[in-house]
Amino acid sequence: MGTRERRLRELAEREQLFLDAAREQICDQGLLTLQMAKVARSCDYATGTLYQHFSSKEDLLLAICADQAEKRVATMARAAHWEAPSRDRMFALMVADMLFAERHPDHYRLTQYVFTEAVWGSASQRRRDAVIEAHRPIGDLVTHIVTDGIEAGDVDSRGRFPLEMALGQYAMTIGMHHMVHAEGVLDKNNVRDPYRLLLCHGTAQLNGLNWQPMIDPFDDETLDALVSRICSTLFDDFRPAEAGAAQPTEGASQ
Amino acid sequence: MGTRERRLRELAEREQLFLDAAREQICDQGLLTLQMAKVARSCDYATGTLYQHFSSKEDLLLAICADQAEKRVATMARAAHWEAPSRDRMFALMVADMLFAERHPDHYRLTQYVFTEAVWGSASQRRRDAVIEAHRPIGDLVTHIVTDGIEAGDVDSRGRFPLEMALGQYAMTIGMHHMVHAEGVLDKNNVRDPYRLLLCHGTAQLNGLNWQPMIDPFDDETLDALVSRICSTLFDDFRPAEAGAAQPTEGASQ
DNA sequence: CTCACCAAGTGAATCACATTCATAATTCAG
DNA sequence: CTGAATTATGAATGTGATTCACTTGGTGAG
Repeated sequence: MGTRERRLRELAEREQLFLDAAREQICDQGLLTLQMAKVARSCDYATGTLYQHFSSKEDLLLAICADQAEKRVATMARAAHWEAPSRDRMFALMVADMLFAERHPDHYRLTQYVFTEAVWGSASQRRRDAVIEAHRPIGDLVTHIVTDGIEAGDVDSRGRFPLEMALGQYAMTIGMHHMVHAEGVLDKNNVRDPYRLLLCHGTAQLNGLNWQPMIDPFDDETLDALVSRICSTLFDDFRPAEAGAAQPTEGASQ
Repeated sequence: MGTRERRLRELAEREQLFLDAAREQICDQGLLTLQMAKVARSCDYATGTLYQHFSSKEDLLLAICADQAEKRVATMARAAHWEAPSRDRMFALMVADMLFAERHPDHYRLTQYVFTEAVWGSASQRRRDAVIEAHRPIGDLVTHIVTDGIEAGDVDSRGRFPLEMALGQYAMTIGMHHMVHAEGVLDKNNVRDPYRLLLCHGTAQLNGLNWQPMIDPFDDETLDALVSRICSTLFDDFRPAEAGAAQPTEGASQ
């Protein structure tokens, strides 16, 4: 009978309902005030029902993170599948992540929180695996670009695994997100426009890896033009980047 | 009278007592199980007394972070004050941070947690400022190295502020720490030896900034030798780096 | 169609802690 | 030495996560 299947589908639907409700509550009122009972109530379910899906509050947070990872992956996939030289695609990866971060600041804050020992450690193993699994495609995309680059002769991995070639850029991106979200830290050090700096230093890093063709990391005009091209080609449907990032000079913005 | 002064000193001492007790409890049993009452009790004070120093649990966490920052700064200062070319000192900065992270894994996990919206946001403004203030010297050290490098003609900042020149490397370091501490993430992606990769990519990044003299980021032997030299010159008193990092080949290790 | 049964849902009760505050102890100027 | 002022105390309070004894509604054998 399809009874079991229907039930399974209904369960999945309800789980999504909970996830969306919780995310909305976080967006509206912040992580601080997220309450399990409120989430359940806002979906017209009892608290206990919520706990049939998520073993704890932390478990729910990881689940939201895994759920959202799909969208993040989709954004980065555009960059990875772009018909362009490998080096431009690596650059586009950074732009994609920046745009995603701007569109979904809450996702970033949540991710940061979720990977914290205190939160990560109090979620179920199943959920942890799900989060890692949900992020795996990012690694696959990157591996793909690097492999293409090697085949095309754009870069020589000198014995490193493809993913290892990209880890520096990825670490830099993560680190910059964290600094941007650490309220006050950059301001008090007179650092402006951190995401523009990310592009600058990311470019330098690719140059240092001898990834062809080289770009002058200090040449703002060229970088801006590249960002512009990427935005209009791949992210036409995104809101124009406002604060912080390099501004596209084309029609889309302002 | 010195009465007021004595009282102030006693207050400071007690605060330190609380900080040390709390840190020890975190080291032993993890952030998860830190309880305010236990901290107070372990110092033979009542709960309320603890609250005279820290406005909340989060406030206490920030305070620990600020307190430890001093040691971290001291470690990085060795690198910054090294009698060596600016480029080597930048590199040494990464090594210093890696060593410190290895020696104090708890400090890193705590820092990561503390800069999270949920925690940062529920500490007092005073405490937040203290944390930022405690970290300021890092910025100063970096600024110093970059300025020296520019004066010596090792690097051209091309109009960027000194700190901005180093932000890429700093972001990369932070990001790598976070990945290392995100249990399971690197393993499941077959990434080994993340800190060695940090040195590789950091070197590439400095090359890309055209910071002289260049080093081949893929030349493990040269990097190892440099790490060795740094460890024996500056960090002779540190335990030899075990897992993950590039291993010194000289006498000190093993 | 009825009824015993059981998986799923419920939300009030429980529990764990952070935080507060009325009271007790201590300090200190005079 | 005394009483006002300051500080310490820890039991009481408050909040919110988590549990679990009790419903409920659907299912299928008779």
